[in-house]
Amino acid sequence: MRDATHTTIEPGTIPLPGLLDIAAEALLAEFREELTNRGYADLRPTHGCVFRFVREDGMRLTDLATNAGITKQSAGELVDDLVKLGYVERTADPDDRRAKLICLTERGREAQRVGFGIFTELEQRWAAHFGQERFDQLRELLEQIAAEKAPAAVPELSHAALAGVRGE
Amino acid sequence: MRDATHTTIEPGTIPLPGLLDIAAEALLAEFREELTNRGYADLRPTHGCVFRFVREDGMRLTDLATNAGITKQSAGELVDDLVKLGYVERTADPDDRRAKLICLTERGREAQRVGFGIFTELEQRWAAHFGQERFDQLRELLEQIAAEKAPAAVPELSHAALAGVRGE
DNA sequence: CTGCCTTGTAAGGTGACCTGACCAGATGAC
DNA sequence: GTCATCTGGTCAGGTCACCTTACAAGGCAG
Repeated sequence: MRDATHTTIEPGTIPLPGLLDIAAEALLAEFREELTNRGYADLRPTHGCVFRFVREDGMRLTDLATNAGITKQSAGELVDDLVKLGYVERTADPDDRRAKLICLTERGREAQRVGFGIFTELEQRWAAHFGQERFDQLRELLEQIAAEKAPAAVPELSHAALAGVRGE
Repeated sequence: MRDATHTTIEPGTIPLPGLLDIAAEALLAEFREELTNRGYADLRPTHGCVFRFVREDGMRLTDLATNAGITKQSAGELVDDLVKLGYVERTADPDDRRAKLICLTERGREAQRVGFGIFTELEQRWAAHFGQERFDQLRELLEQIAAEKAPAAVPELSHAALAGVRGE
């Protein structure tokens, strides 16, 4: 079927970035379908980065942006959206009158729980379908790749960075 | 380290779509760097879908768009770009005076060879770095996922579709 | 208290798509 | 043959998820 002796990708082989994209998109599509089914059709994929990074005790826009790896203007727009939709609110920061703390509302916390729950379920479903061991190996390898190639995106390291190192 | 008994993703775990994106982006960044080093800095990532799908004997815009999974307007814009940059040309289709055949120029064919070559090299490099067997398993699983979740994107199947089935 | 550094916002731009409307040429029905 | 319909490609304009530049309001160190 496939001839591994060629020095070039044969026509018909999808380049790896393409395969990764396809898998990511498929997973995201299933995620969004579930999210819609559970009554959160108004959330767009990009809103995820707020839910993923916002802390329980509130968070400044600048920190959110740094964590998510986007500009504060972009983060601000996402937060505006989520405020309109009732998922987060901006409260005054007691320590700094320029700043506002971004906090999840009750509905926001619910959405966060549901969202993380869906990811967990989906991974379990895919693992059962494609083979638990193969799937675990996939995640493990991807985590290693992420740690080596994009350390800023890996929470453990980026929290360390926030705690003073900020190397870069 | 990681407690698999939780029913929810623990904070600190990157959802799988995110991990897939990180890997895809890292790979693409290395690809683009190599491409730039070899004198093709004027090619943008989206131009890739033309190089990936265009056939040796020329291809109609509509077919290109169908294969790439985008609208003919978008495909047309990419082709316009590549014509300006000297990688492809539009020639008259002898069988249909409405249609034009999109063909690679000599430089276009060179870029295509170089591009596929870089993907091959990169995969070999990553395989050597992360472990040949693990890497092969990664590709294998991703190919299975692609075949099941996005059959239209898999060349073998989509060529069959072009050859008459066009189911959908 | 003055000059600089942050926090957040406003305005406008870009890339990579999309939809709707359309024309020119092909094709099938009559 | 010719007329309606289908198809290949283009034009205009919209959207989404970002971006950069510029700036006001508030903090902070000398």
